[in-house]
Amino acid sequence: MSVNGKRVGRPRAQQRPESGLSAREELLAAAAELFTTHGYTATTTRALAERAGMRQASMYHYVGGKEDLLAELLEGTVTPSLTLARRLLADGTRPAEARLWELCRSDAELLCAGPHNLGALYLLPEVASPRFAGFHQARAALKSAYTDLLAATAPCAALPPPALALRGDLLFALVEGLILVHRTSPARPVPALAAAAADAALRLAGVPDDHLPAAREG
Amino acid sequence: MSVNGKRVGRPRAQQRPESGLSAREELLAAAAELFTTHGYTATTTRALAERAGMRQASMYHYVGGKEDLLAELLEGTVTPSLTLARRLLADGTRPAEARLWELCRSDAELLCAGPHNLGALYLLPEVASPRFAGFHQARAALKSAYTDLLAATAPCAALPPPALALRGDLLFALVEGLILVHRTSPARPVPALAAAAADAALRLAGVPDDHLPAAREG
DNA sequence: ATTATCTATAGATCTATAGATAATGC
DNA sequence: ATTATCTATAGATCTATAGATAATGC
Repeated sequence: MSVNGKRVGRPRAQQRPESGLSAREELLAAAAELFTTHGYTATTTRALAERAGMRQASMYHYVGGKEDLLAELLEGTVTPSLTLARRLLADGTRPAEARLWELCRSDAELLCAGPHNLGALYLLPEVASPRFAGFHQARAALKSAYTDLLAATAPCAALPPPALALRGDLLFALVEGLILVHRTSPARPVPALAAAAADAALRLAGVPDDHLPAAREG
Repeated sequence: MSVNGKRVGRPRAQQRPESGLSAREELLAAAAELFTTHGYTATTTRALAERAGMRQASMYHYVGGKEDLLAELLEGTVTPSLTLARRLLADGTRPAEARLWELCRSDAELLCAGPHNLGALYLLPEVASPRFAGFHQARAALKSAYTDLLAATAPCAALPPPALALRGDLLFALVEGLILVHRTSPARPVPALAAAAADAALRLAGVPDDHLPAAREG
């Protein structure tokens, strides 16, 4: 753990990368890249380890296997938005429309911003396994926070619960659907996409155009 | 090819399934199921062949490998919508709003209806390969048809081209995002989801609530 | 003779463990 | 002594091909 070269343990066969990350973080970064570009199943432990600068077997010193890495990456795509959503829900001082707009913008940015399209991992069949319950819980909680915020919004206040849940799902579909669109056209600047998505989310919610809380697309 | 049992060739080791499908169609059905439930890479040629009622090696009599099957499945999720979109674009007798609503509804239904969530295959990293150019072209053409229809709509008529393209992308995100939402809550009836998605799409486009062309969610 | 299937297998992986090794720390 | 790494490998795959076989068709 020493900073300048004085490391315990047998030296690596190849030069340690200069990233300054810990070995585990290097593995996570490698997983983010390889899982999204080559696929989860297609990524071998060898590829992962070697991208992180160590030999295949050394990886097992840090993680139990590929699944550990996937679980950690997935949770990282939801947890920040969930924290924000809870903070916004508790903040009674601003109109619900403005808070929903901010959540959508921020979540869209989180999903599209990283160097890799981690949202694409949501659709891995492996993710259905109970092994990833933590991720599923967090994602469900986020969707429910979206719906709560939506319910506090003027045009949705009168909706019966099933219609509200449906509209919450559609809102969620719009935001998560950005993953697919952004993967197809990654050139579009993410901040503009995220802001436009938040505008679109409010229109979807039924907020009239002239009540949108922030700058318009253009 | 004979109907009642008089088949050329060595008989199968296991009973041929009663589906009435051709061997190639059986393989496609098996691929749809296994690719979506177990994952593309994780699906072995053995699993595919055996699900289709033949031995592993026999599969190569019908397809070159897993990729052939994936390409065919992917194109099947776009082609019908593209055909519909072109027909709707050419139909000048109905208002653009109604035509856009119909396209969204029908596309949503196509993406969510089948017994398997084929849309989930869109995010496979393998799909980025030029091998699947046919699929990508069809999907791009579909997105562009969406945008053309959107442009014919009253609230979008005045949008400058970049804003229009952005809004088209967001519309597409909403429809494709249903894949993720539907996978999480498959219990919701697809026709209701599809109709509500089409309503939401028009709100997203900027069409005021009282101009929506069809029955409302509820 | 033609066809659809089968069995068998070579060659190429890939994962996870066992055990050795080369540093630092005391 | 402890630690982080390495090398080596057993065991378990998986793909694609070669060649045999058991039907029908003529």
